Formats: sequence, structure tokens, C-alpha cells
Amino acid sequence: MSTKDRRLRERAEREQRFLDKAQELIQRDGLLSLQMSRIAEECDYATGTLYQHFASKEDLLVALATRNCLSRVDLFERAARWHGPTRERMLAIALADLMVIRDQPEHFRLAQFVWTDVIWGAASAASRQSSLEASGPLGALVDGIVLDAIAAGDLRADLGLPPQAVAIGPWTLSLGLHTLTLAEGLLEGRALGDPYRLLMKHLHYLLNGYGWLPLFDPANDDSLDALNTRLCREVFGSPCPQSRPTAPVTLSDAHSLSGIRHD
Amino acid sequence: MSTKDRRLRERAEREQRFLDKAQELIQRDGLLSLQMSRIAEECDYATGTLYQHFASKEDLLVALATRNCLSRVDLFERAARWHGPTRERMLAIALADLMVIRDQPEHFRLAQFVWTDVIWGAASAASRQSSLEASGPLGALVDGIVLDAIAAGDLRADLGLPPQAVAIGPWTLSLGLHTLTLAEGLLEGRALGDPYRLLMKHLHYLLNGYGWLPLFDPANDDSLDALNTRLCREVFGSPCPQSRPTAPVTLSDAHSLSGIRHD
DNA sequence: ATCAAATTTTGAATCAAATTCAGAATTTGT
DNA sequence: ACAAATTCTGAATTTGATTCAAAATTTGAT
Repeated sequence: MSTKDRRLRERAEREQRFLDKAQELIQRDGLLSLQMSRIAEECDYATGTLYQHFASKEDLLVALATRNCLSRVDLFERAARWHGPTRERMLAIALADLMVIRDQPEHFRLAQFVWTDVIWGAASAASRQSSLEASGPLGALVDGIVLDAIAAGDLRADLGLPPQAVAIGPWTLSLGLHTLTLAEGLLEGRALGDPYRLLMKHLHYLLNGYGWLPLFDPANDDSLDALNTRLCREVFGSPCPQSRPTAPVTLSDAHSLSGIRHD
Repeated sequence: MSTKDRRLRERAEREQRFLDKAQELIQRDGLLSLQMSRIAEECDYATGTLYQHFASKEDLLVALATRNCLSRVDLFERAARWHGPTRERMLAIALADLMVIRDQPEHFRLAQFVWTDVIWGAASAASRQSSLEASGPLGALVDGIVLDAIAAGDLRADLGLPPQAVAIGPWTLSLGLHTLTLAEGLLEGRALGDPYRLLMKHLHYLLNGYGWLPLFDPANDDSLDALNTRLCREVFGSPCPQSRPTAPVTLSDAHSLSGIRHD
């Protein structure tokens, strides 16, 4: 049987190499100009071989997004399993999310594209299925925090929302803000400062709205930043995803600091 | 000069007819199978003529999304200018948004697709510019509600967020939830009931978190539905976008009632 | 009203890329 | 060592966006 096993393993390895290369090409030339034939070629395989792994370009993209999602589980697990107050564990999840966006914005862009009707609808049912399964563990982690919060008395049990539905709130807030932020230009011209401090503020207000203890007033930038910095250090042992100055920024400051292009 | 005016007008009219047809085709066959040549053909023009109006398919899509956005201004204006408590005006905006999604889900799908790196990045700077300008009035309406709320004492002035930044919160919440909802399958398998009641609940919690008076407890479905129904009637004179039963639904109920496909 | 220049429209030709598939190469089982 | 089965190959096919030279129309001057 070892032969069959080896072949299976080699096949899986090749699939990973294809995905690695796709990632690399996206990083280098952008999602827009990703070509199936180039992925195969740069891996020294014929185009047809690539199609033995992925039934279509859409399938490949969904598979890549799925892999990206799975690669995040570790980070999110650290946040969810951290031994701290339940509210801070939820904040840590949001910070983990921000760290991902900072380090791999293309991951988010890809996910955004993949969830689009056009791609999602054209992908095979199997790809969609495994993509959905990949998001399960992440969801479960967040659901777990909510359950712990209720158990610990940090959160009312009678919000009128099942625990998973509570988790949806922070999720949608992050998702929406990332979408607006990455759609270049939508948030600019409205000097709002660092979009990610904005996210953390809204998240605190949302958690306060749920009555998730201990309440926190995010109005003061310094105390908010201090909390974020502490959490990043304690939970991830890494610097905060947010590195913008605290002082109110002018419009032009905001632009130059955020590396936004003016063309 | 009337000749030149006429030609200009006729040109603008033709452009609208192209966009109308594109909309119709998307509605009929889906965004995925939209073809430039078919749009032209069904309008009895040559393909090349279409390209005199839109430099590329991406440009056409952005233009269509922009027009859709502009077409919503009336509805949102009704919500924003309604003479009611500031908090209810903000809720009305969210309900308006839900009404749009109910009546024209493809509008949202298109917007989602257009904001994608792939499309947004491939569209001409001019298209992007006018698309951004189209969103201005909508943003201003919402900003105005926030300002009124602060002026009326319904909302603290020291949230640590400029008024426009407050408006971003509800916006991102809606955007994120629509995204999850329309990505078929993501929210199913987690019996959460009507995603749009979910949205209104989270929105209330968020507004409560801001301390936006009068506070409202959305835990009870009946009182929440009553409020929505009243607002829809008073503000829009139309039925509520949400028509799902109040009782907790079973998984299969939720599917059949929402018209979700099982294939 | 008439003509040449300028503008606009046309749709077949071009091009780009995804996808396929008939044969070549390799592996397996005997 | 050989035939069947499997896998790989990459040129050919297909699809659909985009272009552009020629045809048609409009304009402005006489």
C-alpha cells in the first residue's frame, strides 16, 4: 500500500505547490492578472495537470481562500484560548484579524472576491463545501468565547440572540470595515484617522451595547491604544497592528502616513 | 446650439438604455454571464458603439453600480428627513437599506463585486471618481442624523469619534451582514433565523453602546418587530422588509421561507 | 441644395485566456 | 518483459472582450 500512499502524498504536495505559486503570483502581479497557464508553467507542469487538481480557475481561488482561512486557525486559537477576561478574548480575536489584514491584505482581498456571487456561484459545490467547513473552526472558537462569557456572568444570557448570533456582530463589523477600507478611496476624503482604531472603537461600543463586562469607554485614544498594546503583547507577544499616531491627524497627514497613493 | 444639445441628450439617453439593458440581463441571466456584445446587440447597436460609452466592461459595471447608488438617494432622504427621534431616523436608514436588499438583491451583489480589487482596480479613474461622488450624498444624510442627534442631546459629543466616523459603524454592520448573507451557505447551517432581524438587533445594541437615546432593548422579537413595522409604515408607508415569523424557526423552515435553493 | 471634412457607427478581425482532449509518456500488475 | 491503466502534455478549441478600418451619417460652408 505504501506506493499508493506515496502517490497520494505527492499529489497533495503538488497541489500545495500550485497554491503556493498562485499565492506568489497574486502577491507579485495582483489577482487581476493571475493566469492558470502561468501557474502551471512556473511549477514546470502542463496546464492540463493543473486542471487535474482544480476544475476551474474559480475552484482554485476558492481553494486558496480556504487554505488561507485554515492557516489562520492557530492565531485565532491563541486569542480564543488565552486565559483572560472573556471580553478581552473577544477583542483579541479582532486584533488577530487586524494582524492578518496588516500582514496579508491580499488574503482579505481574495476572500472578498471569492465570496462574490460571480466566483462563489461559479465554483464547484465541493469547493464551496470545503470552504464552508474551513470557516467552521473559526466560528466555533468565537462561539466558545460567547458561551464562556455567559457562563462567567460577563454577558446576559437573554440578549434575544443565540450565542452564535452574538458572534456574528463583531464579525460583520470587521468584515464591513475591511471592505470599505480596502475599496480604495471610499473612506478617504473623510479624515477618519486610522480605520483600524475606528474598528476597535466601534467594537467596544458594540460590546458595551451587549452589556459585556467589564464595560470600557473607548473615547480616549490613549487608553484604547494602551489596551490594544497590552493585549497584543500578552496574547500574541507581538506589536500592535495599529501604528498610527494618537494625535488627531490632518487630512494630508492621514494620507501620507497610511501610504495611500495620490495619483 | 440646440442641435448640439440634442445630440448630447440623445447620447445620455442611449447610455441609460445601455445601463437599463445591462441591468435587465444581469437580472435575467446573472452577473456571471453578462456579455458586452449582448448588451449592444439587444439595444440594436454594434459592440463598438457600446465602447464609446464605457471604456471597458469594468467601467460599465462601475457605472451601473453608481447609478444604482444614486437611485437610492430618494429613499434614504425620506428616512433621514423624517420628523422623528434621531435614533429612529437612523433605524429608518437601516430599514431603507433592507428594503433595497429585499427588492433588488442584485444591486447589492453588483456593488459587492464592483468594490472588489479586481473590478475597482481595473476601472478607469474617472468611473471610480464618479462612483465615489455618488456615495457622497448618502453619507451626508447619515452624517446629518448624527449631528442632529448630538445637537438634540440624544448622543454624547465625546464618543472619541467625529460624527462621520459614528455613521461608519451602522454602515459597516449592514455591509458585513449583507455580505455574509448573500454568500450562500455561510450563515446557513447555523440556524440564526432571519438575518435581517439579526441586523436590526445588532444595530440596536450598537446604538445602545453609543448611548444613543432613547435606549431600546431589542431582546424581545415582538417589540422589535413592532418598532420596525411602525417605522416602515410611518416613514415609507410600505410594509416591513422583514416578513419572517417571530417564533423561533427550525432549520428547514428558515430555508424554505427564505427561498434558499437546495441543490 | 451640394460637397468635402469631421464625426459616428459598424461588425468582422484580433487578441487573451480559460478550458479541453487526443496522443505521448509513465506506472502498474502479471 | 508486456499490455492495460493511469497520468501528463501542450497544441487546438472556445469564449468573449476589445479594436479598428471601412461605411454611414452629420456638419458647415458655399
